[in-house]
Amino acid sequence: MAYRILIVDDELILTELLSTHLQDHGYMVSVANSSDEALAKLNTKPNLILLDINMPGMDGLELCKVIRNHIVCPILFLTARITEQDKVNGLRAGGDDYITKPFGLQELLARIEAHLRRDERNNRPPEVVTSHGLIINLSDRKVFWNEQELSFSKREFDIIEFLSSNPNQVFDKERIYEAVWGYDAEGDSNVIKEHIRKIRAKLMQASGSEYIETVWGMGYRWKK
Amino acid sequence: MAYRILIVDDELILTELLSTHLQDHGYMVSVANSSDEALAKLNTKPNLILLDINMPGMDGLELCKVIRNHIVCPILFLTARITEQDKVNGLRAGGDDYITKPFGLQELLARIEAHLRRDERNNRPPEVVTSHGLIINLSDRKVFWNEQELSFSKREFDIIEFLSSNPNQVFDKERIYEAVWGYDAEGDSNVIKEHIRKIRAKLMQASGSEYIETVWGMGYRWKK
DNA sequence: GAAAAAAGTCAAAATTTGGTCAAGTATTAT
DNA sequence: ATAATACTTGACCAAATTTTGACTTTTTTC
Repeated sequence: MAYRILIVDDELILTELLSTHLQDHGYMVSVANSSDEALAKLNTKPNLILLDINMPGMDGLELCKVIRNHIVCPILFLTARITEQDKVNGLRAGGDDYITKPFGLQELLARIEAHLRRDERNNRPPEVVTSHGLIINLSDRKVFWNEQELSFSKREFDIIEFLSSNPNQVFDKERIYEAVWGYDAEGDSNVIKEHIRKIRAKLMQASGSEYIETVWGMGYRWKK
Repeated sequence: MAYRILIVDDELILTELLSTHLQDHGYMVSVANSSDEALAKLNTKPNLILLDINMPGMDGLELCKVIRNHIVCPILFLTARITEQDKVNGLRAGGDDYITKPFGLQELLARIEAHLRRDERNNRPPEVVTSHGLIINLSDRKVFWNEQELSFSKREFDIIEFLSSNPNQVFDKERIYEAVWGYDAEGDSNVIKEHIRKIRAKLMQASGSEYIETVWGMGYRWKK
């Protein structure tokens, strides 16, 4: 089955060129010349996205974050310049790689293949969990609300990781304790209550919404 | 029925030792001293896998990913050192737990039991029970009448869960008490009556129909 | 039809649980 | 070593649930 690639760039000549080139190599290609168009074309469920950073209106970084709320697939940024800061911003936004313009088509193909191959292997849990505006990067152990990075301690993040990786499921305090502290650790339910409180306060302050729901008599659940 | 455990490690002495020890505790054990052997022995359909990370050829992490394509069961890594990065890698690869070498056999047994127990709990098949417009999601512990979510307390939901999972069967109050409160609990028939009343009121208000039928002198039955 | 048994109703008491706070202890960074 | 940060604990309060007991209604039995 052919892979689907979505190209997002406002330069018509470039998208046209890329499109034919990738089609020649067996990919199914969708083109979007604006961010809005890109969002509309997400329903093609691309296996990989090529994303220009500099675009009028919502730029590539913003768009990337929005996309991450919907689907998980490799996102490769196309960019004229690449500074350390760009890279950081891009990775935070949920991007996977950079290709500096002008780029060779061979290099582009190679990178695309590498990412698709890697993604193929991914039966692993997603490394980025998102809900609404919240981005939880499990491999970096970082949490973002839009631009802002929220800081959580180890235990706090462990709890967030556990709950958010199993959204909508209710876990009682013992189960959470077991998952975060270890199978045999002696648990005091107060500890969990307190950590949940801290987590909630931070999330609420930043986002203004509740992510952890209390199920009375049963435990807590991550709302998705 | 005895649980089946697959041990994968290239150290012959260790696998031999583990094997006899686990067998002594009632487990059926298969041993694989290489990744290839492990793959070949997946057809024994183990209930749990102990996996060494450091092995020649395909290492434990790679193997784990491959295994995950075939079967779902707890995978415990055996590893000499455990860093934060190891943990992340392991979890990504689909592992469930770590045991750091050298480890106590007691600890190993405890962890194995914990995982098997949890696996047991999570694998209850009929997740959603429906009758007419009513949807009872057992794993999320949520009840819906069409779009509308109905809220039930813990005991109420427990009773609904028990009755609706055994539709059309009549259970007397003692039997319900036993199922929901626990074996030995001292029962007062008033408690059940009262809970049934609350449940009925909520269901009736939302749906306009009776789901719990009284069988006079016998008990209650969930109408399907 | 009256008495007895079972089931239903209601409100109030008792209990459990969760949220919060403040202070103590442990761990980590400077 | 000191300061800062993270983690844990216990106490307290408020809220929600659970249980209780008295009372009413329905059903069965004689």
